[in-house]
Amino acid sequence: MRKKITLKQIARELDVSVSTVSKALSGSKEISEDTTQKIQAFAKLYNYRPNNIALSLKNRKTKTIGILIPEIVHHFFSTVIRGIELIANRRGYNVIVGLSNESFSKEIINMEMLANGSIDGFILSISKETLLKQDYHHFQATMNQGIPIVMFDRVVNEISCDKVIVDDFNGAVKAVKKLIDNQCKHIALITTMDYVSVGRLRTQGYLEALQNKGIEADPNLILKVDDSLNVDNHLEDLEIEIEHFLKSNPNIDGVFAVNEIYAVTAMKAARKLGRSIPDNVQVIGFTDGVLSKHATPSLTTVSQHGQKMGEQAANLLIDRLEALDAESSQFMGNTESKSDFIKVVIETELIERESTK
Amino acid sequence: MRKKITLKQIARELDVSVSTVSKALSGSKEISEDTTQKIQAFAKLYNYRPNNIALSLKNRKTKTIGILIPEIVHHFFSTVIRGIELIANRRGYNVIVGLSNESFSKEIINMEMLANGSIDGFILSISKETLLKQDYHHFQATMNQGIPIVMFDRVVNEISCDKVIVDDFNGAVKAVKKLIDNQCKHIALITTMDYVSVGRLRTQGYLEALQNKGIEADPNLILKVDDSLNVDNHLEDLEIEIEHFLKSNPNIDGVFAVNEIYAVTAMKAARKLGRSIPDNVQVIGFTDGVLSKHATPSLTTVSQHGQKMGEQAANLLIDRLEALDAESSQFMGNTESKSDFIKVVIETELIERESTK
DNA sequence: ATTCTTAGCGAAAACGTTTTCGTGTTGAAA
DNA sequence: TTTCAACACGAAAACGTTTTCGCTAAGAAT
Repeated sequence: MRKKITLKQIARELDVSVSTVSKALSGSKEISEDTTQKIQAFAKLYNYRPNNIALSLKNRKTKTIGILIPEIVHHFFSTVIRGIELIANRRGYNVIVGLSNESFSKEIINMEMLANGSIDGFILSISKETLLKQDYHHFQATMNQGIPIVMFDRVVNEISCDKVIVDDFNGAVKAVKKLIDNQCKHIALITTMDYVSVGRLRTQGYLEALQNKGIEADPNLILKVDDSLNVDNHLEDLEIEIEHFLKSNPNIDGVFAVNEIYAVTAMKAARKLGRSIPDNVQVIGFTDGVLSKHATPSLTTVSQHGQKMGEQAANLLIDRLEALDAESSQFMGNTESKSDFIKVVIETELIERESTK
Repeated sequence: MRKKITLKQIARELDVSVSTVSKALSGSKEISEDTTQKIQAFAKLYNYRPNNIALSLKNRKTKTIGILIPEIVHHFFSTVIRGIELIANRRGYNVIVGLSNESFSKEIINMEMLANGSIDGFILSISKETLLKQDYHHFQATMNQGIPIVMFDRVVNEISCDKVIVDDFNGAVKAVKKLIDNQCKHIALITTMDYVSVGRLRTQGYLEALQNKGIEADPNLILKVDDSLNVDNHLEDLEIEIEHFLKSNPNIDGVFAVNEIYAVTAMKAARKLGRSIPDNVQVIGFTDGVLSKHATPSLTTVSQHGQKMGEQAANLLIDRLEALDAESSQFMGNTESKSDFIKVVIETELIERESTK
């Protein structure tokens, strides 16, 4: 039950000063070889490790990144975290995560809780409620405090910061084009309400692909699901809604859904109505998660490369942190810190499986 | 671009001492009402918030919990994190997560990185490689430093600490009993290698249920999948292996699988062989995740209540942290800190869906 | 013999708090 | 007038580091 040892204790034990110990351990040549050896041996024996908190206070940087996401029980978000953690660890950072649970106020609380010195920068994806309210003052406020932010996936033009997004528009275009090329004549879209930008972009991509091929979009073939409710109770409603939608549009021979759940639910409903996949109806989803891989038939999806997004976001943030560092240790010349922000676009990939021909 | 303000700056600005500012902000009655008002107003104006790092250093506690898990892109683990985060936040703690990626060395690196003052305690689930090596010295070492640990799900008898586990054994018994009650005569088990304790316990539960009903276990009906390989490349192999298994045992009319993936893969293979579910073969899985809900047919599973596990683990840890706190601020009497450790067992629940009759 | 270097080390400040212990001023009690 | 308590505040220590600066003693150069 030996507690952690400190410099002061080593110093007392070896009858030298704290400064000497510190220098000896960092291998400063100010200290004689004898004492250095003695101190290093002692430190190793007692397994000395510098206290991180003390270092953070001294250096005014914590080497930890705050991740703020709406939900963690979600394949896409957890993949992003994995990417962030990978890079962060590799570059000597830790990650601390906060969940907004899609709530505006929890997002703010969490930000403020972490912005008081606990982290050096944020990587975040905006909650639905915040997007609805369009109130982004807390992001601006923390940036004004000198804390950099990198947004991913759910981003917003009103805030100037580094961003990593997936090319939702072109991903949707690719998917719908694929359906058209596969001879689908009546392609349905199952999407969310418009306030989540990614849903909107995917919808636009759907329209674009149709127009491109000279097909007129049929409003009846577009189903906008209201997912503002709790997803759990929502599941049966969803199934009923989609089934009804397919039933009232018997000519549908292709479905593009903006997420996995909608896609597999559509497959389920279609089969219930006696239509087989992919023979009668071909289906493509968005977000390549476990469901797509293991559904029967397995689902053709647009992969967002969540892990890559996380990696890019982490690199962007750490690059900026270290740039700020260098800047402040420079001659303090106005090194043009107005440096423009970077927007990384991750290309999507169409992963073909059994739900398309 | 106003950086965060400190006590010292407020003091200088208002021409009082740092101590006065601190006391005024905490509402000490040592300070006159006038100055208190003035200081509080100023602090509010400049949106003063005490620096967390400084507080951590002073109080020798960080109010953050370290979570160390093998993998985050995993429904069960992310549910647990959600539970931990919920309680932690409610009780004023943050969570910092590290991923071992099932690797022994990464587990150690991560522990050491966080144990140097960054966190007050750990909540963790042991990596597969560590379980294989049976080398647990790093857990003992950090506990010896006075850092409490709560283990969940993958725990180990060799280490004395608080634990939260799911009742794998009885969960398996329930599942297999259900199959027997549903008239299955030849129940197969698809499981993992034995070194992961949860797999072993579920296997034991399977055997127990059979024996209980007077059915002799048939070794041919037990498939042990070697999942030490990478899961991704593994997927096709898995499918082939299970299909072959089912084909060579045509009498199988019930399947109990120790996880979702094995279960849905079994369903897929069974259907490929022309057997229908649940009419010819009934299937039950373990771990109630997205797959179970959205598979077709939806899967009857044993739910582990991951979120509840997380909540319990967090409460256990924080209780212990605050007990230690009280203890050290006591009259230092030997308050019997050898207090025995708590093991919480979460009961499983059988969620019946379409894959059983 | 005197001055200059240099090696080897310690003192102290700083990071931002909280808290204990003074200390000076005031008004009232003696 | 003297003494004392209460009031309002400041100084300083402490948490664990790193780093700058200064100091002493020994040897080298003059």
